[in-house]
Amino acid sequence: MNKKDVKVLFMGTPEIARGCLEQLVNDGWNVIGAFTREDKPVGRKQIMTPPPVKVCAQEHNIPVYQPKTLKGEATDVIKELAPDLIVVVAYGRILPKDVIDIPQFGCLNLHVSLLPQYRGAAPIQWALINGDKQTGVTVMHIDEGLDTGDIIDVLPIGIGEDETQEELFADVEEKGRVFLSQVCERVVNGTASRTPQDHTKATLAPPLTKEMALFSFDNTAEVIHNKVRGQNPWPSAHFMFSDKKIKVIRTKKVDAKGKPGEILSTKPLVVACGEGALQLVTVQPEGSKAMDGTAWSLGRRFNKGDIL
RNA sequence: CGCGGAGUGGAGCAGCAUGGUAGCUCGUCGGGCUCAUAACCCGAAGGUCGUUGGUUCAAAUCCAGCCUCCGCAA
Repeated sequence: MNKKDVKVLFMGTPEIARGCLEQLVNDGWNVIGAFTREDKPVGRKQIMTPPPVKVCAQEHNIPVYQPKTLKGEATDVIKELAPDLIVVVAYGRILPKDVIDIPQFGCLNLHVSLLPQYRGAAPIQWALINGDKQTGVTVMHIDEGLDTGDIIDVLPIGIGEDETQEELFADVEEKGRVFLSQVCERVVNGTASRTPQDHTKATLAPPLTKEMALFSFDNTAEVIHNKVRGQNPWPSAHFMFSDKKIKVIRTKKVDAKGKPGEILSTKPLVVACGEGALQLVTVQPEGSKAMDGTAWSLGRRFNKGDIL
């Protein structure tokens, strides 16, 4: 069956899903509709903002559906669309069995981890926080569980020492979108295999919370460094200084030691941790823009030996 | 009108309650020193103090409006 004859229904919400949708369209798949989450108010002004997938779909004149739930009425809509294949990327909703059973080629899902590791909402973030050297994307058949379906294929992706959530996401999107389209092709051709997950090895990657973003210099440099890059740009690792929240955007591990929180150098700004030390490369004090760590230290008139 | 912080040479800040000489650290440029350094010494350039109006002999500073940036909340 030719790609352009396969009716594909796409479901996804954030940036990485937008990339995948664009890839499918560019590769010539017949994308007949895009399901995405509702517009939501964003920012100080609470401006209603459409998810990236909606914007992309509209650019390509693909009908957009934003139901609150896939149950009931929405299921009927999908039945009427009669897709041959449903592709889900970070949609943010569980598909009911009635929907999973509709397309002849099934429902595929791109998940940004090497399943069965990091099932759930924030796999990339957790891989970084745990200091993993490798992550990847998995394309699998959706079942009724949370990222528990049979695996079709995986693509490992390396993680750089100082890579941040934002950078890794970009890299994964770039590689994953192409991979996804290729795997879809194999599924349609009937050349794809499917392997059940080893559920005993499953781990969970729950959503990050703001509470966990606060850190103290008592932790090791390694732990803090991984938190910083895994939580950038959200929820943003930070510490408190004179009642102000200081977000730490970027750090670099430095070979030095001192009392936790002690400033070992002001230019550049190097702070001792529970073990090792970190250069605060970029910070953002509450109320200010992100700035060079050294600039912050100059403005605050820190001295060597001060404790943060 | 959700709460709050902030706009001062290229960067980060101080100065503002008690109006009257544009300050600090860094960077830049020139020169010097050193085996060497995100080091040190000497010198220089660079600012309509976000914007508009008001008060005043005099406004970065007091008053009013506007613009922009940011943290929180959602």
